[in-house]
Amino acid sequence: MATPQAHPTARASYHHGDLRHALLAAGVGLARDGGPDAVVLREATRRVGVSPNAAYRHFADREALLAAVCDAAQALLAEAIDAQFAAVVTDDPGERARGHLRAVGTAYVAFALDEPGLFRTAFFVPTDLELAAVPTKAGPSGRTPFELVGDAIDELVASGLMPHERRPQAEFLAWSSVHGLAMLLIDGPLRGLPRAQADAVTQRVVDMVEAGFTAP
Amino acid sequence: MATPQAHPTARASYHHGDLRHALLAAGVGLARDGGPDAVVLREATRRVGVSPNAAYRHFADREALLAAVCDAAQALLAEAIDAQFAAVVTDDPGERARGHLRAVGTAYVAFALDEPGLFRTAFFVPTDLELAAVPTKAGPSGRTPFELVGDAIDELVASGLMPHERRPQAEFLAWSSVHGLAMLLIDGPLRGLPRAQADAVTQRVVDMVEAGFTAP
DNA sequence: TGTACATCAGTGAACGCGCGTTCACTGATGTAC
DNA sequence: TGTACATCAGTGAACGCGCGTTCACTGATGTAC
Repeated sequence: MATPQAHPTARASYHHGDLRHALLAAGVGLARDGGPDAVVLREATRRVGVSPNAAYRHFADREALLAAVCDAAQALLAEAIDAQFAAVVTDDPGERARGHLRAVGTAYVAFALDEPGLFRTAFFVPTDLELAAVPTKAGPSGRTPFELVGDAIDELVASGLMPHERRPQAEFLAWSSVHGLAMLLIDGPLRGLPRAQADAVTQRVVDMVEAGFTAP
Repeated sequence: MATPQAHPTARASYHHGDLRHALLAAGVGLARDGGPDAVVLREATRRVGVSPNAAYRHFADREALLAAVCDAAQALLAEAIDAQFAAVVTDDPGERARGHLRAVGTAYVAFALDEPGLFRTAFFVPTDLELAAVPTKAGPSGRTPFELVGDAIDELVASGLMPHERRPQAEFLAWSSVHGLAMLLIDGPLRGLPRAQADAVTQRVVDMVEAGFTAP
C-alpha cells in the first residue's frame, strides 16, 4: 500500500474524502466473496484503512451498512438483466416476446453463477425486518427484474402466443423456476456443477417455462 | 423444571443416559426455530441441561453436531414427501403418475412452509465441505425425494403421457420450480404471503411443471 | 485577505457478549476375579 | 456375592477470538466577520 500522501485526490489528509462510498464498496466486496453474513463492519473499515468506529459517521449500525450493500447487489442484478433484455432485437413481436422471456431467465441464472455472493445478498432479508416486497431496485431501463418478466409475459399474450387466462401470476411461475435453479446451483445440491452443464440445464428450465406458457 | 431424581429412567444419576440423542433433538429444535446458523453447540447443551463441554463426548465439534442435524432435517423432509407419495391411490397408471408428480411437489413446498428452519437446514452445505450430492436421506419407502420425482416422471413416460425425449434431466426441471417457489416463499420476497395464496401459487407451479412435461 | 471559532470526520482505547474449545478434575458405571 | 479397579461420562473454570458498539478525544475543514 502507498502512503496516503501518494494519492492526494483520495486522501490528502486523514480525512478520507468519501468514506461512505468506500465502505459501501468494501461491503459489496465482502458480500461478493461471502454473501450477506460476510458483510462485517470491522472488516469493511479494515479494508478501507480506517478505524472501526469511523463507520458510525456514515451508517447508523452494521445493519444499515448491510442494507445499503443489499440495495447495491439488487441494483447489479437488475443491471445485468436489463442488459440482456435490451440486447434482444427482432421485428417479429412473438419472437421478441420469447426472446425477452428467455433473456430475463438466462441472465438471472447467469448472474447467480457469476456472482453467487451478491446474488444471495440481493435476496437477503434480515429476520426482524418487515415483509420485504419484490426487489425494488431497477436497472438503467427504470424497470425492476420482476417488471421485466411481466413485460415479457405481456408481450407473449399480446402476440397471441400465450392464452390470456394463463396470464395471472405467471411472473411467479417463471420466477420460481429460475430462482430455484439458481439456488440449487449455487447453494444447493447442484453446487459445483460444471458451467457448461449448468448452462444446459438453464436452457432446459427456460424451455420448460416457455413451453408451459405458450403450449396450445 | 423437576429435579433430575424426578425422572429416574432418563436421569437417575448425573449420567444423562442418552446425551447424544438429547443433543441431536435439541439441535433439531434450534434448526426448526432458526435454521442452520441457530444450531449453536452451547445452546444445545443448555437446553439439555448439561455443561457445554459434555457435548464433546458425543460430537467431535460443532460441525459434527450440525451435520447430524442436517441429516435429521433431510430425513424429515423425505418422510413428509414419502407420506404424500404413498397416499396416491388410483388404478389408472396415467392418473397415478400425475398424482405422484403432484404429490412430491406439493409436499415439498408444504414442508418448506410448515418447517422453514428445517427446510433450510436440510439444504445447508458448509462452505468447506466437498460438493454435496443430491440429498441422500430416504424416507420409509427407502427412496430419496429426488428418486421419487424420478419415479413419478418415469411413470409419466411409461403411461405415454410424456414423450420420452423429454425425459433426460426432467427431475431438475421439476425440482428447480418447486425449490425456487419454496425459497421465494420462506426466505425471499414472497415471504409472509398468506398460506392460502401460497398454496394457490404452489398449485399453479405444479400445474406448469405437469403441463411442461405432458403437453403434446 | 486574514483570523477566530464552530463543526465535522476521523482516532485510540476499551467494553461486554457469546461463541467454540481445552484443561484438569470427579463421580458413576460395570467388569474381573 | 462381594470387592478392586479401569473406564466412562459428566463437571467447573478458563482461554482466546472477533464481533458490534461506545467513550472521550483531536486534527482538519470551512465559515463569519
